[in-house]
Parts: sequence; structure tokens; C-alpha cells
Amino acid sequence: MARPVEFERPKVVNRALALFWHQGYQATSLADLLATMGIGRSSFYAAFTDKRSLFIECLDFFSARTLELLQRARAETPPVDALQSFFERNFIDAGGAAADRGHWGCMLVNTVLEMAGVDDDLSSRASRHLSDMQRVFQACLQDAGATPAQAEEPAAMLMLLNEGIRVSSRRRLPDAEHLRSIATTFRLIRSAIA
Amino acid sequence: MARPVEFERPKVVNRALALFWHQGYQATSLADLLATMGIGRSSFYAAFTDKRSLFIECLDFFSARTLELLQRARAETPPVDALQSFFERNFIDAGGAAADRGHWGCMLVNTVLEMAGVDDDLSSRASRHLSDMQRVFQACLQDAGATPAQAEEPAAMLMLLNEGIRVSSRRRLPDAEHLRSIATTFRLIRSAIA
DNA sequence: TGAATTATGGACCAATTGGTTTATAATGCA
DNA sequence: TGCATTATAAACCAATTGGTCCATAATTCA
Repeated sequence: MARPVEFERPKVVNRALALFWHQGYQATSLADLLATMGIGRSSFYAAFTDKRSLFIECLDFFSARTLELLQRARAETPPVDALQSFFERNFIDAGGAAADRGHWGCMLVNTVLEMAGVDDDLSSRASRHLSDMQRVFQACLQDAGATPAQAEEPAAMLMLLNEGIRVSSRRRLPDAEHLRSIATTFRLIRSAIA
Repeated sequence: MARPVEFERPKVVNRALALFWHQGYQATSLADLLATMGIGRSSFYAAFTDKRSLFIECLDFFSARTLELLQRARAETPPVDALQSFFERNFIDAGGAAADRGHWGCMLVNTVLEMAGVDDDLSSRASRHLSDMQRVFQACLQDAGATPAQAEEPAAMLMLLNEGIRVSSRRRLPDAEHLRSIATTFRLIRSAIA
């Protein structure tokens, strides 16, 4: 279809995502993006319109991927166990290449904070994605036998703790502390829905 | 001492603090600062050296003020009640002029996230301030009768929840949800140290 | 009153920002 | 084979960034 050798869009978007994820929107310059994505300026604007548009694409993609991960966890074993392993895994290390991706926090949380009061549309877009996650938390708890009403409050708590954990994971404190906090959290959650 | 009419430094720093607090470091331009502080460029550089140096001054000041607030709460009534009111108050509304300062979150949390991976020195400086807060949390719980060992884990939990709440407060969700989360949190904490 | 002192505003600056335009080279189809 | 198509790279651009410099005006002290 295209005459000159086309780049593989998903691969290139993923590289941009990594930058945005751990540096944030404002600190990531076009020069950064082009170098990391390995494409030229005009190809960039032809394919992605805008820095901001690309960021939105990355944000939505990040959300979708996280939601998938969560849903996969939900399908497994006792759902609350799955939820706990989601918290532990997604934070200690996302596995694979970059060993410290676990210290990048959650792109949605990062974006809510960075863009609030700066670009409220971006901030609330990220916030909406977090609400989607919270709904999955609630579904997991219902899978574990809670009524929708019983699951609502613990789900809100889980979201609060998720937000806390993602902040904490950017502080580079000793890993043991995090794991302990997560363990404590789930001990409390389990006793709350019992 | 000074010949031309001097500006009142604390007042001016406070105005800068407000900007940094709700817009973050990067999104606050020198032009913004000068306009809001009501001083000229050269006065700025004479008095504060740098944008970055001023930011550090604001950050440290914010931390000191928050710590004071916390210590004052600690001196009152049952310390855990005081802690809870600290969470509720400092987030719903800091009272006074700007009615929505409660939606600016916590400058320390904001900074940890904004500057992680961008200016790690700033990020970890904010992180250290959060550790100071956590120590006060622990002291409050000990005041309530817990041994140092018993107080350690709940204090870590409180910090995690603090971080979560400050993120959540920037999402402009209905206030009722927040208050409910805080109430739930403290119900759990109280049962944990009982 | 006049001279030394000093904080001020505004002109100036280089570097970087995100974004546009133009000319080129590579490809598929007729 | 050659023309239409199209993605590319590089030159270009205006605006904004944080920061410096200098001439001015206000003040205190002798």
C-alpha cells in the first residue's frame, strides 16, 4: 500500500508510551519522542497529528492494556487472590525488559496529577479510566460472593489504595515496605467483606 | 535597611507557593510567577536566585506548615480523632479564600509524581518530607496507646491512604465519596490497633 | 544637601519549544 | 518504462522558555 518502507505503528506507539509513562507529558519533548520512536518529524505529524493526540492514544492504550490484565486476573482462581497478585505484580515489576518499570507508577495516576490544573481535559480523561478500573475491582469482589452493595465500598477502598501504592512506588522506598503495605491492605479488605 | 520600598518576602513566597501547588513546577512559567508575586524580574532573581530554588523554598515551607498542622492536631483530644479530622479537613477545604484548595491535593505528593524521572532530586526531597509526616502518624498512634512496633504498620497504612486521598482529591469526584473513603479507612485503622 | 548604596523595571539574549513547509526518493500500477 | 502516489528527511518558523544586564529612582547617612 505505502511506497516507502512503513514503520510498524503499534511498536512505535509503545515506545512513545514508555517515554510518556515515566517522564510525563510535559517533560517529554518532541526531540525525545522522535529519537525514541526512530522516525522523522514529518512522519510523526502525518501519522499522529499532534504531541497531545499521540499522548491520548498512549493513555487510552495503557488503560485498555491494564484493564485486560485485570480481567485476566479476574478469570483466575479466587478473585480476591487474583486482585492481590495484580497489585503486587503490576507494581514490583511488570516483567520483561525494563526491570524498573515497577517504579514508573501507573500512567493514569501520574496523568491525573500532572495535568490537573494544567490541562483538565487530559486529567479527567485519565480519571475516567481509573473509574473503569474501579468497576472491575467491584466486579471481582462480587465474584467473591459480595452483593453489589457490599462490594461498592471495598471497591472504592481498593481504588484509594491503588492510587496510594502507585504514588508510593515512585518513591523508591525499600520493596519490602510496599509488599507489607499491600499485604496489610488485603488483610483488611478480606476481613471487611467476610 | 533597603532604600526602595521592600516587598514582604513571606507574603510573596506564599503566592508563589499557591501557583506551584496547583499547577506544578513545569507548568508554572516565570511570567506566571512574576505576575502573581507582583514583583519584577530582577527583584526575583536577586531575592530567590532561581525558579528551582524558589520551588524548593516553597516545598520546604509547605512541608513545615503541614507538619505544624499535624502536630497541633496531635496535641488535641484523642489523637486518632485528631488524625481523622486532619485527613478530612486538609482535603475537603483548607478553609479561607480559595474554596477549592482542597482540590489541589498535597504539594508533596504532586511533586513526587511530577518530578520522578524528570528531576529526581526534587522528587526525593518531597519524598523525604512525606517520611517526616509518616513519623508523626506513628507518634499519634503511640499517643493512642500503641507500642512503637504496633504503630509502625498502621502508620505506613495511613501514609498509603494519605497518598491515595490526595490523588483522589484531584479527580473532582463527588465530595461524599471521599468522606466515605476516609471514614472507612479509619474504621479499619481503629480496629487494627484495638 | 549631596553622595554612596541598592532594589527596581525593562530591554535584551540564547536556547528550546511544538509545528509547518518544501523538496526528495521510493514504490506500485499502467 | 514512466507516471502518479506518498512517506520521508531536513530546512525553516514564530513563540516561549529561563536567565542576564544596565540604566534609573529611591533612600539613608554624612
